[in-house]
Amino acid sequence: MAVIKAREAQNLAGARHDPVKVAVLAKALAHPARLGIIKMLHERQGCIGCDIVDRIGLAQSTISEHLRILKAAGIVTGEIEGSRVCYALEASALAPLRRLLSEITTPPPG
Amino acid sequence: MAVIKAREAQNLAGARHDPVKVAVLAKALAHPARLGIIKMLHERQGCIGCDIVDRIGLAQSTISEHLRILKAAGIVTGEIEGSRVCYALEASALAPLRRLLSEITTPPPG
DNA sequence: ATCGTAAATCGTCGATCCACGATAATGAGG
DNA sequence: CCTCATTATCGTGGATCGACGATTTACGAT
Repeated sequence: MAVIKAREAQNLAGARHDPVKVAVLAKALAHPARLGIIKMLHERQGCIGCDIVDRIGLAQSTISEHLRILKAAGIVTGEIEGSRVCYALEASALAPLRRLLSEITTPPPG
Repeated sequence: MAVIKAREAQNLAGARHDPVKVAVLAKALAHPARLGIIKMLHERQGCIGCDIVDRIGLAQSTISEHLRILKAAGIVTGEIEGSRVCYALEASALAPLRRLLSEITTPPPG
């Protein structure tokens, strides 16, 4: 009774996968430009902002906004390097979404 | 010249992962209510619409709209059963998103 | 035919998104 | 100091989203 498995503890904690958190992650991926940024950050694993602007082909302010969304979701980090910022992918942030996907791919636990 | 490998054909077709398709899938997941529907369809693997309305607690028209979005993304199917519709999860539709996620989790290819 | 239930669609409202240009803010370098 | 380059923020316009109630459509049952 006192012994609770980690899985169950997570259930009791409220949400096995917090739907809001997963939704935020999914929404961050829900735009082609942001997927392009992610892909770019995956290839070269650190990236100056203005290079992203050049590559994606949207206005600087638009890219900045997309980067803000990705950073807010934790998917991208930005480290200041002098007057520029080096953006990098934080793939581990996607774990909740990945967990959800593998769960609903797996047959139901009954 | 005439012989094209599947991988290359995919590349030529537009994108290794079509960003628009992945974005559509991600957007379909980008709402807590839709995640709730998906979770419900995963547990019981076939589900009448009005049960979903009861469970999620939004208006019938709202649930209908969420179901429409999920169906449009191919994540959910709806089979007519008399005057009701049995909704089911089509987990395989999420493959492109799952591919993207496993790719950007993996270290870059080079 | 009539009633009741289930589902989809319509119209509307406010909120959010997406893109842009313009304008700060910050730092490097002359 | 001033200038240039890089990034963030502001303001705006148009599109889309999310929720709802009302209505419509379709089917089963009485």
